Amino acid sequence: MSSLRDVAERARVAVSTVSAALNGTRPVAAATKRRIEQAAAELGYRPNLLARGLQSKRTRILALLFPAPRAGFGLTEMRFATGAAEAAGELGYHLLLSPERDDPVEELRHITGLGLVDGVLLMEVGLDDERAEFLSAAGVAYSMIGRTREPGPIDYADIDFAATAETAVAHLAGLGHRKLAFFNHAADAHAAGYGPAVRAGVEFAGAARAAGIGYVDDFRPGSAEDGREAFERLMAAHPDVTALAVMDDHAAAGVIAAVAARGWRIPEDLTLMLVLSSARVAEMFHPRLTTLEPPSAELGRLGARMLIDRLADHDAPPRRRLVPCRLVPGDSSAPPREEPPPDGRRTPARAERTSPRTAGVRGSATPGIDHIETTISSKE
Amino acid sequence: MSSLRDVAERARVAVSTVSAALNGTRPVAAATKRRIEQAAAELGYRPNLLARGLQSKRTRILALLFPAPRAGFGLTEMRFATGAAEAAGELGYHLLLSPERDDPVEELRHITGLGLVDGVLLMEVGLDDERAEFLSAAGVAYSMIGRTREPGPIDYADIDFAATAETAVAHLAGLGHRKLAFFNHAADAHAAGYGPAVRAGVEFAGAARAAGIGYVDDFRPGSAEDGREAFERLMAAHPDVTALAVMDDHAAAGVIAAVAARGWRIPEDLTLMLVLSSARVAEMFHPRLTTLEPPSAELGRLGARMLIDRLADHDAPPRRRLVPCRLVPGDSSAPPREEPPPDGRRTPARAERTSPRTAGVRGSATPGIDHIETTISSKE
DNA sequence: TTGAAAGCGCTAACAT
DNA sequence: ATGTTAGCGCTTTCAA
Repeated sequence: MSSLRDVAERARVAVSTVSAALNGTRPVAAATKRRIEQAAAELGYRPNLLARGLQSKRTRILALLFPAPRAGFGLTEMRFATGAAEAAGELGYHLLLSPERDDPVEELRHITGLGLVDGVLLMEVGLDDERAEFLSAAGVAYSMIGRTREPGPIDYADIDFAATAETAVAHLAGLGHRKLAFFNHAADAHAAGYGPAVRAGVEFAGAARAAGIGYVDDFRPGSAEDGREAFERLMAAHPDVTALAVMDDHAAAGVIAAVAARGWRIPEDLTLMLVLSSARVAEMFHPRLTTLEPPSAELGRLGARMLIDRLADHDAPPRRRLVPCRLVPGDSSAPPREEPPPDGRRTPARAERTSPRTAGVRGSATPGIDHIETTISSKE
Repeated sequence: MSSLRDVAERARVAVSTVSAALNGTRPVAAATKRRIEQAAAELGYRPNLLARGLQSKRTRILALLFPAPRAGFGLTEMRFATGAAEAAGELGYHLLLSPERDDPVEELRHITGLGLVDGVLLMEVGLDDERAEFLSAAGVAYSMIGRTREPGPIDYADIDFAATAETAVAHLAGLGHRKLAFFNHAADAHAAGYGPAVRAGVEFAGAARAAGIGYVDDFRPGSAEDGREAFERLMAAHPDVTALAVMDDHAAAGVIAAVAARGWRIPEDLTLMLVLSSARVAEMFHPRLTTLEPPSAELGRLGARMLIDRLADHDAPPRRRLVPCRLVPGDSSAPPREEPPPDGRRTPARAERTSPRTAGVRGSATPGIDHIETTISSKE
């Protein structure tokens, strides 16, 4: 690989002039500059990032701390990474993929101690996140995809759960549904402090209340089996629920099975929607599910951009970007069934009961009564 | 951040001694060494990777060239990345995620020109891969996840398609199936030179022939709609097919819909298996599909390890590792239906004909070979 | 407008 | 066994 010196010799100038010409650090005579650029091109010169970094204390490398793929990891998480890597690349940065092992903080201490990265991108941020605390304390620049309970001055990009919930509820209310159930993520150790689960829960409840439609959210199935069972219990306790939004892919699969088992059909007897799942996943179901697709790549891009901006200006005001999920209509949304169908009914190839467009909005419904307050209240 | 010099001062020795003591580059008196180590610990000394790299010409950074997420991209591809990053981390290396933009070769030229990485990990390798050609020509160390038609002296880790196909066919034959169909990936531009599609096709055909069972493979559905249609055409042309292996998730979804549409059930009327899809995806179907899960993380790990080994010894013989997919039995495998069921049949809640899980799976697949030990093959 | 020179933090050859 | 010294390729004063 040719170095600055090679270019300097070929262009018959000093290295410092080459550096200046190539970086625009100081004025260089047009003629000289041209000579230098030509020499550089001829030699296929590429600046050595290590040398540059050693000198300038800026490597233009960002670390993406990547959690160990737990169950439930999928496209979404991958797109954070690719989105971030793309945005970084466009801005002349590189992305180091740092898998978290047993001790994330230790990993962080390691990676930041090496002088290798300018900043860190955190994903899968918990409400109380030790990684964020460490980075703040260590004075390392970072940004978050997601956010802690109190982000303070840290830049973050997160899902706009309020707007997302509103979109979802509007979609369902617009179809005429008057009572909605929401299956959140399983309440296991992880989900307890998991922002999306908490915030989605809160916002769905709020949106349902605001829209004046019934709302049930005390189920949190984490698997297909759970989903099946939760659906049965749901229908037993709230037979008037006609629409269901589910956070977990697998739980949704269970619901579909349960629906089929009782001889119901989607969407005629139940409107089912996925929340925070990619359209690609939603397409794998039959019928294709309506989904609220998270803007994963976009969040990744934003996270990287914010971090890079921050590196350029340490004192800029913190940036907080909320991006709503996109509603991707599938074939699982329809007006509510008119009455609770007889249990165990089988409807062999029946004709359309109602044309989705003409079905009117029934006027009954308990206004907001079934709404159940979610435990954690957000104060932001 | 404290530097070598700080440690040297604190331990009252020369920097070179500190370097030697910490790296074991040359003998250092035990007492001195202890002093140095203590000083380093007290200062929380971390070697600066840039300085080290600048000097030693080895950065201990690997680049993973990550293709733009096309349709069909999923967990598998992500696991390559995380597996590679993990293995690299364990060996003291870091993984740079390099998204390919419009021109992969240009991206490669860029990344390798920077002096930032010691080697490159290629994934989604095509039979004729321009990136591999470039790297070979440029003399850059690299390894492949997948392989070109003629890997030459390049290290690679790939799926053992022969063993995988044999496992699949053994599974089906063990259940009693006598005629099998295989839906390969769509024959679009990409798939044409796509190793897995080509090799899986070849090996499934070979395995079926070797097992003496009927085989049909002239369908290549790329979407749910395609899958549905392909299945209809398949049954029209080959009504005696009782088992179907599908490469594409979405096509499988279509098949399931088509099966349901004709009043059939899985697995009673059709054994359906997914090929090269993660168990997580297979679980989202109803019934849970039997799948041949690719050893993605393992391949990523192997790729990284091989590359690192190669960096250590440039002249070691090329390594070629083939890892078979793992058969993950679902609820979609059963003995063949006894006769072509009457068209449009509906079977209301009949008793289990066979218990899907226990039928066949046991006695089918190659005994004891659940996760075949890595094979080394130098042919091709 | 350009050149010379001093490092950034480290490794490694050469002295002692 | 340890210290001295010379760079790795670059950026950045400071002079000219």
